[in-house]
Amino acid sequence: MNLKELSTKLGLSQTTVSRALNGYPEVSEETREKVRRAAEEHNYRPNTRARSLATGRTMAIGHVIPVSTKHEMVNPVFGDFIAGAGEVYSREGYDMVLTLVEDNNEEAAYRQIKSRGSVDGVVVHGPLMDEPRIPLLKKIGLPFVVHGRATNAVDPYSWVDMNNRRAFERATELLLDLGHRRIALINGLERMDFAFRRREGYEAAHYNRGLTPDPILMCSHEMTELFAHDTTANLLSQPNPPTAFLVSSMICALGVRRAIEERGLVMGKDVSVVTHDDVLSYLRNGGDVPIFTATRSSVREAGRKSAEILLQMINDPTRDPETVLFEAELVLGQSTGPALGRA
Amino acid sequence: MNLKELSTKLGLSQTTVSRALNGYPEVSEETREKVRRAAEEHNYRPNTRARSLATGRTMAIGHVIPVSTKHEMVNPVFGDFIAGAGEVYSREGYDMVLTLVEDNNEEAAYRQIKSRGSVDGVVVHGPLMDEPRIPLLKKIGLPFVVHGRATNAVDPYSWVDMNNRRAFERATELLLDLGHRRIALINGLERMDFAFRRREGYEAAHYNRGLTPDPILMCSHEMTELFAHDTTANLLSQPNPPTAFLVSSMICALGVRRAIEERGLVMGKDVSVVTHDDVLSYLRNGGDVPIFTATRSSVREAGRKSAEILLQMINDPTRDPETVLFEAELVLGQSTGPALGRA
DNA sequence: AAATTAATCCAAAGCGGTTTGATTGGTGTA
DNA sequence: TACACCAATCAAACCGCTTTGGATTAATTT
Repeated sequence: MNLKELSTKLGLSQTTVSRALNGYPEVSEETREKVRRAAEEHNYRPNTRARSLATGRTMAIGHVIPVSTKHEMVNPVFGDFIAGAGEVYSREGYDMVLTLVEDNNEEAAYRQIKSRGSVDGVVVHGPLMDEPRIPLLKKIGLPFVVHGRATNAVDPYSWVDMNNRRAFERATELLLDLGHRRIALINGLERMDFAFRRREGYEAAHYNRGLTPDPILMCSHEMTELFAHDTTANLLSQPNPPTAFLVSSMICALGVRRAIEERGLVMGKDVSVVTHDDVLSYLRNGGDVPIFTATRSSVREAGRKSAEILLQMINDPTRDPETVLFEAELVLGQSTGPALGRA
Repeated sequence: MNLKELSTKLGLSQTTVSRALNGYPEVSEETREKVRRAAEEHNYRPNTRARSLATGRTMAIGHVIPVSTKHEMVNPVFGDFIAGAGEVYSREGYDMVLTLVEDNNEEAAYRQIKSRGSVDGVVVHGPLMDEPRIPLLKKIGLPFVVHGRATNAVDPYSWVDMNNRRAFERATELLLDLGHRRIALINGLERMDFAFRRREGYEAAHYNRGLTPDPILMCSHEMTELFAHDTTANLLSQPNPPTAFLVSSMICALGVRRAIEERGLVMGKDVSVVTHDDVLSYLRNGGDVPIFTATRSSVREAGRKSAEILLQMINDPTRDPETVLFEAELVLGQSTGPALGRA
């Protein structure tokens, strides 16, 4: 059923039917109701492509997902982010189109998206410290919002991020307060902006107390359970092992815990662990009492917020870039305790 | 830059330019090359919407993701499946459109997708045992392939699945061979088809040896780390506790292990665990030596296969439904051992 | 020299909507 | 009675592409 058929069936012009359904005022309430009922009855819905050709709006948002060529890694955070953004899209009648891009030719992907005109805007995932995509998108004039930030970007742009630096600074302070002096950092890849900021926070907390973190204790890698486990096992077997671990994700924290327990140590007693918690739906941090002491910030919420901002920008292109910085909550769980052998 | 501009710039008609770019034979190699270069130079790419309006093909595939209204759960398997399918789509020039649907009005979502005509086909995720979506899609004539199966479906349809029943039967047999007689089943929601089949396998292995599984030991829930932990803790504290656990996902297995170790027991010695492993990129089952004994089947591979089948169906609608059944590999890890107190 | 054929290229008609710029009939006013 | 004005409706243009059905030219047959 298309507009033409529906309108001849009603004995009306396409114009009138279209206006009736789109809520234009110059059509009588009586006919509008008649049209509405007929549309309902025949399950008519305007063809998206035809409509967007006519309006110039596609009513679709693109998400460009970088896929690590080496590790075929998909960020586990992604599902929940999408779920949050998706809520907003479906509420506002937008589609979501995904493009998976190998991390070596992202630029081509964005250019293609723009010139094929299949979306009204994009969400940029996984920004690096030096992020070529931001100036590129500016240049080609495709509205966008970044999930995260790019430290070295100069011009203003819209982003939604968590205060990674502050979160990890606070977490480190907590561990220092507990008397820990050798704190390992199990971080993500440090060309990723979030990982860089987290290390900054970790270091700042040390420097603020006149301490210098041991470079041996800072590890950076793709965030898998396995990497976290192996790294932890390795660090614990060294002569002067860390007494605490600051970890970049729940997945990694599980690996850290495994290594700790494998060694016959007790987490929260022999070794302390603080992790960041993205509040993923399938990986909740315990029930009433959190298992891990954690810096907590919902990535689903970030998804919602990103979507909202992007849609606003699309509806009013004159708007200035908007930014949202979530402060992570610091929740105390069972994985931290005072450093042994100290007051 | 659009077709019209490009063609006037070249002093050719839109027809010729279009044909040149789309590889039609009735254009000389000389002009074709000229056109190609100009298109390249001006970064011209045909507008997707316009093209698909004209051709009737959208060059997009829809994925309808059920989101549990209660738990706001997004299946963690989803990211990897998408990554696999995405490989195929981008190779074949297809876009991927995501629709998140609350599990109470799926039917409306599919009808809408069809009538808005924004995709050429869909992948159905998370089929239930009684799956209304399958007859619905058949009826409205939208090509589809199901990731998983629906036990009670009657007509043939295309699907890609793992042999859940056989996998869990074999896993159970392994545990029985090791002397375990009280084997707990930590399963997903049993209205999900895959979970139902897994239980069938689990039960069949028992029946085949004249054993009857204790209903107390069979648990079914949304597959989170927390549920698995709590259930395991609970089962282990009962008078006649299980000596082995058969678990439906790695995420759950992590919860099971946590509960086991919390109790001071050693996995693989005091208690055995076999889990299913979807080979998620961020949750590999150990390095050289698998941590968990597991039934293994890559969900990324399933994504690839589903996409391939769907594209074939779209390219040739007369094709009969195609089905693929992956057999899970059974890998031995460190989490299993002979039942204590027996030979 | 006329007729065929092959090789190129093009004008115009869709695809299914939205939107612009009329065209009606009815009411109020001078 | 004539005119302006308003409300309701419509015909046609347009969005950017593909594709049908010629048209034109050059090369080959007859």
